[in-house]
Amino acid sequence: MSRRTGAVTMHEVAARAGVSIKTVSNVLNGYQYIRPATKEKVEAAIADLGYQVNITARNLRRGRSGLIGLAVPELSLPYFAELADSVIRAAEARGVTVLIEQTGSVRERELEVLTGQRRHLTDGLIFSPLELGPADVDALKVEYPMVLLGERIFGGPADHVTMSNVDGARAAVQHLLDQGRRRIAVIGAHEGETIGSAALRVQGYREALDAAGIPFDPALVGEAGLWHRATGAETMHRLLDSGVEIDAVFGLNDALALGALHALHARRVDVPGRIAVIGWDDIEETAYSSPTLSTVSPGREQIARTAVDLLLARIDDPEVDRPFERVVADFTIVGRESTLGDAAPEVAVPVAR
Amino acid sequence: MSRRTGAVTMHEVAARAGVSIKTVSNVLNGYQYIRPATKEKVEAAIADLGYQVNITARNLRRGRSGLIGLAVPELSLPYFAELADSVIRAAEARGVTVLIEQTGSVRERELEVLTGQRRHLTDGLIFSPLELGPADVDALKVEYPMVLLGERIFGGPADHVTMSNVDGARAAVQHLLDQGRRRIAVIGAHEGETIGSAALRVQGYREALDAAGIPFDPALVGEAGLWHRATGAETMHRLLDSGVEIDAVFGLNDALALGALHALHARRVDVPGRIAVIGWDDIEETAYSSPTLSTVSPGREQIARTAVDLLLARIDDPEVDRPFERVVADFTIVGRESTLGDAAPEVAVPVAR
DNA sequence: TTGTAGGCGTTATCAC
DNA sequence: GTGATAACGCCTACAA
Repeated sequence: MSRRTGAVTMHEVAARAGVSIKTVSNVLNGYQYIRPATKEKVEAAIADLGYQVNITARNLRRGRSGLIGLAVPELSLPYFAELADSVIRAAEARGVTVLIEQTGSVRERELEVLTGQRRHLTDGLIFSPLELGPADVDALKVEYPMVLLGERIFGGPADHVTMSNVDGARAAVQHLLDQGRRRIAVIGAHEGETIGSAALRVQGYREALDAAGIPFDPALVGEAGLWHRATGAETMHRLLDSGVEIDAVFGLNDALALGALHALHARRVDVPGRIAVIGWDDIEETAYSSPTLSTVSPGREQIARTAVDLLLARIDDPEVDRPFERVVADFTIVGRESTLGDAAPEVAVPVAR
Repeated sequence: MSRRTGAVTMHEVAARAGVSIKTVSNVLNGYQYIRPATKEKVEAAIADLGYQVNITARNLRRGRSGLIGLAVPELSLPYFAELADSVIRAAEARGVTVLIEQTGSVRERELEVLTGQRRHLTDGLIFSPLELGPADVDALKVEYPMVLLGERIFGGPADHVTMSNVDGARAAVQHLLDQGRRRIAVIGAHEGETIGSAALRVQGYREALDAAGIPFDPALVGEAGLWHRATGAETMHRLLDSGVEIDAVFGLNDALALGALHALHARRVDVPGRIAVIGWDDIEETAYSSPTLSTVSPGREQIARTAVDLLLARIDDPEVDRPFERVVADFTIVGRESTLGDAAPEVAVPVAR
């Protein structure tokens, strides 16, 4: 708040301009009916004194802060860093500021985010949980505007923006099938889970295989709890060590796929010559890896914009109780070297759903 | 602020506990001299009503927000995302919250950050400018606590945490020399600039060559204004096209080096067989690129922690006018495949300054 | 078109 | 130990 001693207040501006404090307030808030002369006097005083409104006082009075929360697992995960970037820009375009909170994918911290003190500081929350699930739906019944991101909770008590998981996965696998691949491994599955991105993308994977008449082989499913590069590499090594025949890999996110690329490179396996690889997220890194990584581009910008719009709609009129919306973002298959080979120009294929 | 109607206030808690509002406040703020029985009554009332303090009101009264600003170019640049992560954690450990602002490396926005409305919302600012320079030193004379990061402004009117640019660069180049490299290109130079990371790191580069008795060859200096992967790749291509003999590349940051790796891969140049590459920043990606990237680890955690500590010291007693401090972070050379070859175990070499 | 009064929810001051 | 009461700086009624 930078309450340096003697920060100028409206009173001083009013005194200097020879008007009342209310008039100053009116000028500041663009009130229509002010005599031009008065307005000028006030503006001159504001300029002279270098006055700036005290936002905290305004917030207290207005019951609004102009701040929205964005809770993500970690900024050091590139997808979330890029998402945060997009959300900040979208929010800025709408005149609000974003307060980022990291949950570290820790259940307790995800719950804390919902009820913590910071909720008093923000007008609403965009929340991307990675641990909460349908069982926590009660914890999500909060009194403030919230938009959920991700695929952990469906039909929850909030607006919800989600990726096109099943369709995107199906398209990704179809892209591999189109290159003649038949032994397609998947990395990042969560055994026993029936919710979340992992389950949905694996479902899309299976649907694509089914449609192609290829039997599902559990030996091709690589579990990986955390979707980091390290786990992607480990899982890739494990699959290769298992001796199962593989001619393609579907990483359920880019970090996993990049980890897999790393492992394949370490073992001198030609990509895509022997094994093709596709990821998910279209983080910037995928355009520069060696080889460049084909991926599913999940509509990050659209997700950010939609989330901000939905949230602000609720903030702007909290009385209306509109039914909760669910928005599914558009996706694109981005074909790069890791599936198309060296000569591959980058091609983005929008896929109709 | 989630001013949902009927949020519980201290008055209600006081009424319920049968005490005065001040007593509730005392309990909340850990005031020592309270009769245990009174304290219990109040705590029970708080629990019953699910009361939470209104931070905005507290902030207004206290003249503090518990928020500090962190202004960086972009979160989509991995180094800054990882830095933000570290700063958020360091701040959390000290009980304060971080408000991130993106300047997009735009001069006007960097100036705006210094004077904008958000400064009323934060108790201080950690600022990493990329465009401002010594000429802007007046704009940096702000009334609130600030810590500068980076190498744009030295001797400015603020505490300053910086990387060990010259020494780190010298060590990086020495690392290449140790591998027998003699034709070392540098990518990311800023022609004509005498301040900033580029100039300092190029200076270290030249010092290392001098010490090794290798003449400086301007043909080996690749200009690149923006330090992104794309510009790194372009510059690498340009250098290769120029026909100059090169057996190693020093990317002034990891993004440039990764872009260079990308270009080298595209042209089927063996790394490090024919050209060794080293970067700067030690972003997570460098441990997973193909080949893995050797780099200078600039002490990100230490930088974040130090910056937060310095800032909070100023915030905690604003009256004291301590001279401005300058802290130079420790660095480490991390040797990976891009300089040491395939068998390379990852080795981190702390370098004494 | 402008001014006055009052309160947003808390904390600080100072009696009691 | 605890309780009135007055700010913190602004905005909304309402009055003028």
